[in-house]
Amino acid sequence: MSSSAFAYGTAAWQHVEATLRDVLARFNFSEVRTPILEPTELIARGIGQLTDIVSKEMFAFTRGDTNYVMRPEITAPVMRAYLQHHLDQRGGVQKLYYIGPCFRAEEPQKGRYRQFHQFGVEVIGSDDARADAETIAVMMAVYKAFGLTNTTLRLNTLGDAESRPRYKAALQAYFEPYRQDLSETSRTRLDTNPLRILDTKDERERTLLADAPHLIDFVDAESRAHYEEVKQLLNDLGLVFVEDPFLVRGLDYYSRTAFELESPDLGAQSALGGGGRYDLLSVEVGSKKPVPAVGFASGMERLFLALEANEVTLPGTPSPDVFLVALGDRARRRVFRMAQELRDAGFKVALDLRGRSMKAQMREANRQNAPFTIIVGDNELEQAQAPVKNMETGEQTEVAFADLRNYLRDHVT
RNA sequence: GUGACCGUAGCUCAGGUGGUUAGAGCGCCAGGUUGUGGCCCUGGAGGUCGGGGGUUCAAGUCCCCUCGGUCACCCCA
Repeated sequence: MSSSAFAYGTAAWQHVEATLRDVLARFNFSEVRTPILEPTELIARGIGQLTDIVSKEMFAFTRGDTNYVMRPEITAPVMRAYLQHHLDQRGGVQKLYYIGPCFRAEEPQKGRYRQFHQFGVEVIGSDDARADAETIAVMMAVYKAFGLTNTTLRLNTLGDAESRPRYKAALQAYFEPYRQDLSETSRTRLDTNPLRILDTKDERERTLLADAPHLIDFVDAESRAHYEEVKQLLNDLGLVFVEDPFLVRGLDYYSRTAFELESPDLGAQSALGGGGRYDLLSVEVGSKKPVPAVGFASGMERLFLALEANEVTLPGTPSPDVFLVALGDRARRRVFRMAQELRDAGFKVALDLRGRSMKAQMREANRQNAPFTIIVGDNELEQAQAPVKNMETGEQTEVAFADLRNYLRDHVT
């Protein structure tokens, strides 16, 4: 099995993570790390039994009398951790973020992998519209930090716990006369989960959607007021969004605000990230009292795809400060020790480990983009000094072994 | 789970209708420069043609099975 994380290179990966952490820190989020294995029950209850993720995409196994899953997402685990470790007792709103692997047993394709990585935030303990707006703002800030601005932010409200059943009933009433025109999957969904028909890609079904009832018309007054406030706050921040009356999310725990960030550069899996408010999740996973919360989740691999498409340059393999070239067995022995001495002094030092020719060592130094080489052979051992070669200019300076660290300190940038 | 396409050197790929020693570019190694990289020239190493079975005088090429990959459906990060 290949790894998408591997494909982009560790240096690029670390750079992207560092940028992420920097943005998240500016919004005053702190990192949480939760286990990869979670009880199946938590995930199933949190995300919803009827969702695709739970019903067919989980890597799950049983050991003893416990059922485990490799986490397919990280919101439910974070909520579990919040409750289990009594984070509410810390007082105030908990602003948490995560970066880590997730697992879904799907057919892999572009932007969709069995093991993938999500980053995201959870703002737990506030039902204020500003929590929603800040969640969206930090998500947008992340992509802006990478220079990704050709994105579309879509926004909708799902209403409260009662709104959805009302809307569901209305949708069923609307589609029932067209039952014969629907695809087979849409027909079963009409009975089980009609909201899922809304994001169909089937052309015929999409034309039917044009006259379908809008969720917003079935949403309770309080949720509508909340939605208006979120939109106002986003406008205040100058964040551009489009309202999408058919935006529903695939996880059951969402209520009120729902949003998705799309990129044209990702292929069929066009969502960079998405999220929303999930005031109902805490009770679903065992809390006695409801804990209002809002968050988003994004795909690291999709971020990389977008960066690639927008030709954002990421750091490659790091270069050493100096490459030590050795000629002959005695020199090799001395140089091996010299490497240690220079490393102790804080320099990044590379050297040949295969006993190769000088030419090969020089070529290797060049390939590794070492700015300096130090060439050591029998003569140098006699004199206890060696030429330090500037690989860009080709100039060489004789430096006593004892002065090498000072010389490098003054010349390595 | 369904469908389409693809698996040939380390990498990217070429190899009409089966035909004898399977090629290129890049990379790698060496020499040209008896202790100096990048550019150039010359040479070299490196291949169970994804795997198994079959058809045939003969299979990288045709057939069957199988494994893997890519993309799409679906779903979502």
